Amino acid sequence: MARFAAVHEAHATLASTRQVYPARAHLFHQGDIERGIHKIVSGTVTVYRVTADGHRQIEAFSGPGDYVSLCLCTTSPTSAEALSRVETNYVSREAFERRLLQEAQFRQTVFHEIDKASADARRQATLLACRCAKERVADFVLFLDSHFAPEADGYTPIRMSRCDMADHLGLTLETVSRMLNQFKQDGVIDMPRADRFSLKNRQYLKRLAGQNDEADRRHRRMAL
Amino acid sequence: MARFAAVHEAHATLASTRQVYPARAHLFHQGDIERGIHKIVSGTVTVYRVTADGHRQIEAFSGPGDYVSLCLCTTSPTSAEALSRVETNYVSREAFERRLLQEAQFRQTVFHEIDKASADARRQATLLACRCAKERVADFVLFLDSHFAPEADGYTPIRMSRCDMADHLGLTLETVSRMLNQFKQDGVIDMPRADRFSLKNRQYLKRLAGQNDEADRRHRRMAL
DNA sequence: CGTACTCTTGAACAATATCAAATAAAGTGG
DNA sequence: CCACTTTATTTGATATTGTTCAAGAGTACG
Repeated sequence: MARFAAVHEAHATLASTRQVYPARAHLFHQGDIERGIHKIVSGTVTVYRVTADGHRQIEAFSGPGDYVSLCLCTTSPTSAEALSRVETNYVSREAFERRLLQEAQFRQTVFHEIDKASADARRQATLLACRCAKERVADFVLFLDSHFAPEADGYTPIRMSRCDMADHLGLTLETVSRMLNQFKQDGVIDMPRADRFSLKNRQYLKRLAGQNDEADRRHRRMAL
Repeated sequence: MARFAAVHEAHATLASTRQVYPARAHLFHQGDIERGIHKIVSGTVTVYRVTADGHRQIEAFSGPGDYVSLCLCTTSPTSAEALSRVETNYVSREAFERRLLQEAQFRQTVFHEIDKASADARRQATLLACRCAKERVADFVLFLDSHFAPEADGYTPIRMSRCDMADHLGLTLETVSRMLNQFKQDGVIDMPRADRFSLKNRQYLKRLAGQNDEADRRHRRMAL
């Protein structure tokens, strides 16, 4: 299996460096100590953990603008793997801590990012606790549609495998495949190939996923 | 249904006031705006949300020392209900925000608390995604054992109903009951009554819950 | 005591996992 | 560019787990 080296373009005067990873490369591994912080510039990253009994739980598919597995513990609770070519802005742990102490504006941003990550995790827990397979996949299709731009052919690309989706949704890859093809049969999505789709009936999926239109209002967040 | 009024013991010079709630009273409701922050002094609180389709998801059973549903959004994403008589230290939203801006020490504490809440939520998501009913209940029994002190009779009290446990673990109350009684049959727990138990074989439950002994090391957290 | 809960237990049912095979797509080396 | 190999996806048949429905047993409370 080939090994990849990240390309470092260090700017002597800047705390953050640009890093580039090819598809399938790891940004870091579960258990890494004193790792720094990545903010994605381009590409998609899977953030996952492997449990004691060998199950893989994908916590997030992160994209441009997202911090990867942002948390305060210095030992990484997760691994992060590039799904495609990925560029990140990387800050060493040391520089990150220094900035947190010194810059109020940065501190506020990180504060809110961690709060958002927390809200996402709670949302995911609710999804896993309360919703059936069809509803989970519906929710995920809506996520794909809203987070990935359509390509030239008009179809939204599906960059992760059925297994990746399954490990994120707490299902098996067969069940994910069945639900997607059921949506296809029912004309809810157009999926000419397994790796691309286009939404035909958003309303139907939103109803399944339990997203009401009125539940879309914004919440004020604290000024800090 | 009776309504309860919280007892306010305001100290004019202090930002925080002591509040007392009887069992079954709500500290606040999902959707409340500009609500303040509670830190539990004594008693147990269930933090839950109700989804659009009416499912109740219990996010946490919080006890002394815990902040109740600490997050930065001012509209409460959850409701909080007292399981027993509960005392809290309450700070208004306004005072909370002021303290956050002014006191570095307090800010750090809150920062870490939110980070911890985030880690808990991710842990819960992993539990729901990867573990079967028996393993989830095993994990919960260990939680009960470690968070609630035994009473005079030597048994650890179970303060929540089977339904509460079910809504926390993503199961039905019947399944929870079956698993608990299976543990009882197998001599893993001693449960003379439905509302108290004592652990007989911790090792067995730890193995089920996927808790290795070596996974117990502490992680360094950032100084901030 | 009797009424109302909550908990337990059983049986039938439904959803999803598991196992296995067939198909499709994507690399690989000539 | 084409056969060949490998990997991912789809689909079907069966097994398992947990839910649902229903009834009975404790327990609490007036």
